[in-house]
Amino acid sequence: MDKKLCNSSQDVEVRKGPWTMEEDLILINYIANHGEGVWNSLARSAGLKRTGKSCRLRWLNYLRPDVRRGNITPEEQLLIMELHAKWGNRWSKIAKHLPGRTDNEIKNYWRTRIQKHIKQAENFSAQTSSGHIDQATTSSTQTCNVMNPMETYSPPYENFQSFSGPFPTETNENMWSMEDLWSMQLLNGN
DNA sequence: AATTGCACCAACCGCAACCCA
DNA sequence: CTGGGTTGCGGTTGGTGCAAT
Repeated sequence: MDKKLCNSSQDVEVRKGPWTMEEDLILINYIANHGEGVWNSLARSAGLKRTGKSCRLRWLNYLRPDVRRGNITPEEQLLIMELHAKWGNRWSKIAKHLPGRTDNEIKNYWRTRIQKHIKQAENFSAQTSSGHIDQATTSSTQTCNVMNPMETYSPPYENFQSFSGPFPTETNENMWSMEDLWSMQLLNGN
């Protein structure tokens, strides 16, 4: 998992892959004390063997206290579809209209849930196509185009209800609740 | 019970835009 | 104006868990 990137000047070790609990705590602590600042120097000053880029991503997508995870509501889903119809794959722009949601989460959600069903609907309309307008294939400029596939699709909200974020398990050391992390951070006296 | 295939998500990568000396 | 460093974005990939067989 660890990699060494040969750096002619310093030969700095750079960690990649999943973040450990210790790393998360270090990052949370450091930002709580010093604020966000310049990510590359933040990573160095905090003693993290990560790139600034990696720290930024981890913070924005996972550690930030206001980040909401899982439980995409039907309203949010509708909004995502509307905004995607308007703007296309401008995930960060879309994310700005969904408080607490990250572009990464919305992008993943779109690709794994919505896009899949649009494709299915395309295939369906292709098979039965004789008289059908291929709405889903026309460029997404109208909300209703994207809505159609969903009429035959009941989203797995039930699944979401049982998922409310990463919880600690014996099998995955990378899974713990943000409440755990933040309370640990508080216990550290900061 | 074991194996396989699929769905999901976290994190990486490359590139473009931005900032500043 | 320019070049180097940083940030932000979108696409992609690898690992994991779960359902189906």
